[in-house]
Amino acid sequence: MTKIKENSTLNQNKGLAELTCPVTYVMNKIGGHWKSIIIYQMRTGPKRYSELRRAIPIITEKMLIQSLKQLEADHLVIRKAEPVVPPFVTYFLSDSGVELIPLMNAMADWAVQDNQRQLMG
Amino acid sequence: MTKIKENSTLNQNKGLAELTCPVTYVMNKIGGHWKSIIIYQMRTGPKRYSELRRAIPIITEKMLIQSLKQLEADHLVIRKAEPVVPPFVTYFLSDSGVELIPLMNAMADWAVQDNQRQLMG
DNA sequence: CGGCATCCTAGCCGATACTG
DNA sequence: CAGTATCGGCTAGGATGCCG
Repeated sequence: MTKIKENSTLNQNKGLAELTCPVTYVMNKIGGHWKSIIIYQMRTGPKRYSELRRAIPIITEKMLIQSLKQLEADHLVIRKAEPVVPPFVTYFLSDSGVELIPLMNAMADWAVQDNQRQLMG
Repeated sequence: MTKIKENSTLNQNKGLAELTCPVTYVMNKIGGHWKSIIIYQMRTGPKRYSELRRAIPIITEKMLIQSLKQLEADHLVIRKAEPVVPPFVTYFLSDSGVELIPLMNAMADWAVQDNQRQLMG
């Protein structure tokens, strides 16, 4: 069985746009429905797989692991597995990932302000 | 036309996630493949429809107009149509949209740094 | 010029079952 | 505990053609 699966988002389409638009570059890495949430959850430090599942109850196992793999392939998240029984796996932000935290906070601030605006008409 | 889609529990859960995660709130507004690019292109001022098409050559007409409509519905972009022949339509950022520009710039900065990091290993 | 409607496909995503 | 494998529905999004 050939494993054609490419986890990184970079080799998919829109490579050209990515070169000319840095915002697209970012969106291709954290633009999915789940990846930004996951990064946001890891802002406070390393998290176990089960911790992430509990922190984001509505995500399915498949989407969580898929997103984590993509984030790992894009070098935003690092996976550390201890060879013990039962397995002990933690995920934490890489240097690049950590640099995203201020951005996430800025997004969160904007979200609050935007919500205010909408409520006030 | 049968509309199978009714009120889905899943969609309600997504709404819940939006309330508890401000980052998700943001991603739901600018997280698509195109919307952030469009906003980024409008950072320098109002743009005509045809200008946007030329600025983002790889986007299809459908996606451009669809994204613009969503952005308009989310009050990030304002559409101004002059009732002349031929039509003259401009799009520009709302107050909330303008507040996104610093975020976009921060994303652009991060993209450059992240790219550097990947190249250096 | 600035759209909208339709058809169609790739792949995202959820559900379920199984593994080391 | 931390995953993998597979089926299948849904929808995002491309191609094409038409309209005020």
